[in-house]
Amino acid sequence: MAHKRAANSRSRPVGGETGEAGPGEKALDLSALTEITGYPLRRAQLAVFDDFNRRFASLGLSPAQYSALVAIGDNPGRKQSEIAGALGIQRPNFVAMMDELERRGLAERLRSDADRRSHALALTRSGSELVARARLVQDEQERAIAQLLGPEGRERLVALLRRLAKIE
Amino acid sequence: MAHKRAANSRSRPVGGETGEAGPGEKALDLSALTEITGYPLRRAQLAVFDDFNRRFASLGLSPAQYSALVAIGDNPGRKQSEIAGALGIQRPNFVAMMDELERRGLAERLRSDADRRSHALALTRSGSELVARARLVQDEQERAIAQLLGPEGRERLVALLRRLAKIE
DNA sequence: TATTGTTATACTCTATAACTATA
DNA sequence: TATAGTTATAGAGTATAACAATA
Repeated sequence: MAHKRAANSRSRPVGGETGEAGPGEKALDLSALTEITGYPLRRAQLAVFDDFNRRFASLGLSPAQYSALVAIGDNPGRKQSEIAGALGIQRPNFVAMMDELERRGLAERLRSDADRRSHALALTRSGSELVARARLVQDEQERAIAQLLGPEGRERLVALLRRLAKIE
Repeated sequence: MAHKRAANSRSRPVGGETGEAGPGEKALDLSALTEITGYPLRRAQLAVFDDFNRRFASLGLSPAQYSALVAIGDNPGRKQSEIAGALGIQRPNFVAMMDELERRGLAERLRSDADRRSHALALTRSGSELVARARLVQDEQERAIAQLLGPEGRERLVALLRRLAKIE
């Protein structure tokens, strides 16, 4: 006995091929999701981060670690809570991040004389060298994205995303 | 996804935390991050999902639940593993999702006679009604995004994200 | 043997309360 | 009292192995 529910007949454009349909399987209609912003935004973010993780596997850096090292390197002497806040990371969650970066000798917490409660963050020489190499790997990802979207497509995307995220 | 933003279910324009410190604090230089794709992509995704959670709090739907209900509604009778696969959700992780949707009377698992191993998924009447209302709420978010980016900006963004996610 | 749904599990990310030491 | 860093903890989200029922 077939179980045919009355198909949802909501008007939608044709050609909504989506989802990873296996071989021999008909693709599902996900057009109602792929046409809204949130769904492709999430899928694209996961795809870009997966690609990032593959590229950075040999450097042993996650996206969060890369962003922390770059933020510290470009803003040395800032308080731990300032770096965390700028990156949108809760202060408690940034503690383990700094523990790990410090354990690997990439960043350090310097006790401030002015305010002995706070930690001024900085990269070690080793950390600076790793970030320099990491930026080159990151440049490769940007070139790959520019190849996929076109250089102006990539720039337009970044500009639109910044507006949406209200950063910068 | 945790959304414990109690006592605040009013809808607001899309946008997240900027990472800028409080008054009297100099802004950090995050230009090396905001100019690459991955960082604003992640921040924008979080901002849009936060906005989604505020808008959908009264309907009690997370982004993942909304996408599952829409996928089932537009593809009734498909196997549980097909819906999960199309959404990029691991099959084991989709079990709890279906348990919850079934518990709330929004979707149901129908035993297939052709292959008694599989579950054919469908929305209940209640689920269809909720999805219909949810689509209207989602339309409001899209209008808010179109207001922020311009209608053609929003459409361009979605097209670029789909290319990047390699969906469709 | 292979597949579907499931259970169990582990690991990450995130959010909150509360502690300590300083201010 | 307030702030910076920390600890502890709880909740999602996600990934993998393995099992029972079925093909």
